[in-house]
Amino acid sequence: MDLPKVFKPEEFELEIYKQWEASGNFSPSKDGKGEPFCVIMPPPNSNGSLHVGHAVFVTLEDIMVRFHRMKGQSTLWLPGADHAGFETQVVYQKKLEKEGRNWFTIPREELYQEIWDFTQTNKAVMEGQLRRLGASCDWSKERFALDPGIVKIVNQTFKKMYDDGLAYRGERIVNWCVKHQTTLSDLEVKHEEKEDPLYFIKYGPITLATVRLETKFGDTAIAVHPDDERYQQYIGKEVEVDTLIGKTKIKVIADEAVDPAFGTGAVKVTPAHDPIDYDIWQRHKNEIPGPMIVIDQFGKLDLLKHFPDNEAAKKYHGLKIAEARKVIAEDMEKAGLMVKIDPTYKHSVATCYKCSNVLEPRVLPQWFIKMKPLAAKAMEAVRKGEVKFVTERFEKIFFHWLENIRDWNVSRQIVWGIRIPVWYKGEEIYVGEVAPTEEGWAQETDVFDTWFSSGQWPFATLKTTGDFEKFYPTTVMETGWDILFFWVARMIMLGLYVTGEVPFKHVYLHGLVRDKDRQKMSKSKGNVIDPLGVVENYGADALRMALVFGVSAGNDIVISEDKIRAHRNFANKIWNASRFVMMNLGDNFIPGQIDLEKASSTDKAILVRIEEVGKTLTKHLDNFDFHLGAEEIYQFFWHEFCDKYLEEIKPAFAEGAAEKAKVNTQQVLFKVWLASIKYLHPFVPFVTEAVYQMSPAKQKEFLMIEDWPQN
RNA sequence: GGGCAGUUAGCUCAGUUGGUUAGAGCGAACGGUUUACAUCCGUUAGGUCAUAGGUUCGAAUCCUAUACUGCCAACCA
Repeated sequence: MDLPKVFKPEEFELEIYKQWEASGNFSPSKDGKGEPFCVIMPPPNSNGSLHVGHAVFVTLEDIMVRFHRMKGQSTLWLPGADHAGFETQVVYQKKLEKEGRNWFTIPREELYQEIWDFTQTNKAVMEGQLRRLGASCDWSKERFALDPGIVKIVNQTFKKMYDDGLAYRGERIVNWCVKHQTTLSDLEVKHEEKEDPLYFIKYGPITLATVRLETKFGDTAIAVHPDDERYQQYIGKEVEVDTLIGKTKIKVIADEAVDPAFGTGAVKVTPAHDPIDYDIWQRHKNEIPGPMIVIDQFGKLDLLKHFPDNEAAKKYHGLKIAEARKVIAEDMEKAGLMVKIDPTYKHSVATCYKCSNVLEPRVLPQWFIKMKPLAAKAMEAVRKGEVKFVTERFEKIFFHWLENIRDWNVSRQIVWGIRIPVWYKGEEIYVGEVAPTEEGWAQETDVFDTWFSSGQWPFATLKTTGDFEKFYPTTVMETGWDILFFWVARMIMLGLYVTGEVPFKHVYLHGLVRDKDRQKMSKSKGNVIDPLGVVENYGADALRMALVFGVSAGNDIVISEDKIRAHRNFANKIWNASRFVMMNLGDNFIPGQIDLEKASSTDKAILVRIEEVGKTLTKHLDNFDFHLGAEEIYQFFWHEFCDKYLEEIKPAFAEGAAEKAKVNTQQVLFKVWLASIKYLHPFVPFVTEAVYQMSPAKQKEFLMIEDWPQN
């Protein structure tokens, strides 16, 4: 036996993975013991390469999958990639900007094709990276979110929802990102605390406070609280207002939503450009005019449509919001309409979660999904225990969100995605899987929110691979808690709606990866750990072990180079201990019976311990306590098996030791060693497979398909 | 105003139905060239488990309050 003293991952990992994959053992076995086990991989976005967060899910899911596969269950881990509509659009838009090209001037089909190629390139890179991390998923069943089969199912679902009255087209005030030229769902809005001047301005006899001076031309009312004594005389009446572009009459209405304690207790109502004002108008439709759009999709004042012959309006027309606000403030000051300015007013502002620009609310026709009925079913399923969360506290968060859910805007004014399967002809609407055959129908140009299709991912993928009957509902959904609402909740709702069953029985949520100073990783901070770089330097096993060790479900994952190094050392320990074992077994060793009566007390003790450890480890893995399992086998292997047992049996292998006792100890040594590397395999698959392959007594083609020692 | 967590050794974190001297990794100190491994081995130091009450024979673990930290969700102009 001539093995190097140090384990060199790079010499083994690639080759071992190739052999595993070629062997076909990543595919589920035809006949399995017990329940089938299925994990649908959270499909990574095909717009970049893998980051350390992806390594977390690979590690956790691969541990589960390898464990259940070794237990003999028919096991499917289905990989995939997401088109990631808006996210990819943002990435690609940046790329185009760098190249000096303009997104909005490229024809739709051309752009789509370009992004398609872009995502396919990324997807191929990611597949290689997933392999590098050791993911034992079934590549033959990989799916992409825009595969025709998936798109067909997504469209069918939408049609069903339309027919059931759950999908509807509505004109509403929605979140509009001026930079990205699309609407966003409420979940994609980030509220940021900002400091802006609060202007106290005169509207005829009434003084009111506002931040958004520039929307004043779209005001259709003034609102006060019904009980506010200061304004009783005006309620229901019109007041004359100097608007800077003329004098006009505007009605004063009473609405409970107005807080008399804020500002002057009076607000201007601009239904077209403020969600609260929009709601106020909804309640007073008969009294006041509706939305009057004075800001266009690019965030510029658009006045000439409403005030075509107004010379004063020309001054403001076309100004951007920030500039308009400044100019209007100055002019109001000059006109004596400005009472005072509070320059340090703090309030929270809705911004785009990608570009942080302030969102401009707009009134647009969009497709919405009615959420209340879907949410009710999802909550019921969770209450009945059909879906269980690890850890349980996420259930509370889940309920809290679903109880307050509002309808979901699924329309996006972008190119990259599944085009909403709706056709219009005049006033008529057609919803279907494919275009109507007659002439004259034009398809909706909007595409679905990505999460509308990824929300169907578990059943959509399994239906297209033909595994639905066997593997749905799937066993576990493992993903980050940050997408609990975006994805997990939607999968439960849509899965229940379409299939009548929950998409998965367990939800395991992992946390965010942070650096050793607890900082969130970001490119700008320069503290990003590149998983592939770590794999190059320390091996995939070291990274995997570092990502589970001491990490409990739902909590953030702290990782540092020190920690990775420590587990690289552990992999090396496994390597060296195995070298030692093989050296002492010799090339001609044949596994055989252990004579328990003649066994030494040391041998007996270690046999008892490996059984206990196996039991505990199995229990932990069944309970999704991966960190406890990892620690159990780590401690046993390093500090009991290596530090103590191997040292204690050295005399038995010394020259002149009794041959019979030695033979018996060899059997014990082999048994305990083999059980250990089986137990370690889900965590550190490469080094354990490497030493198994070198073992003189390997009984199966691979360690990955060995039997989990049952107790 | 709301909801959910966290507060344990110098640092980062485990600790699953409450039970003997509270653990790990890294770091620190000291000592080891015995042929598996210096990516190693042995020994040691270090914590009133945020604070104050309560339940209990017994609490890091359950309850209440307080403080600090973090996160989520939010229609306050």
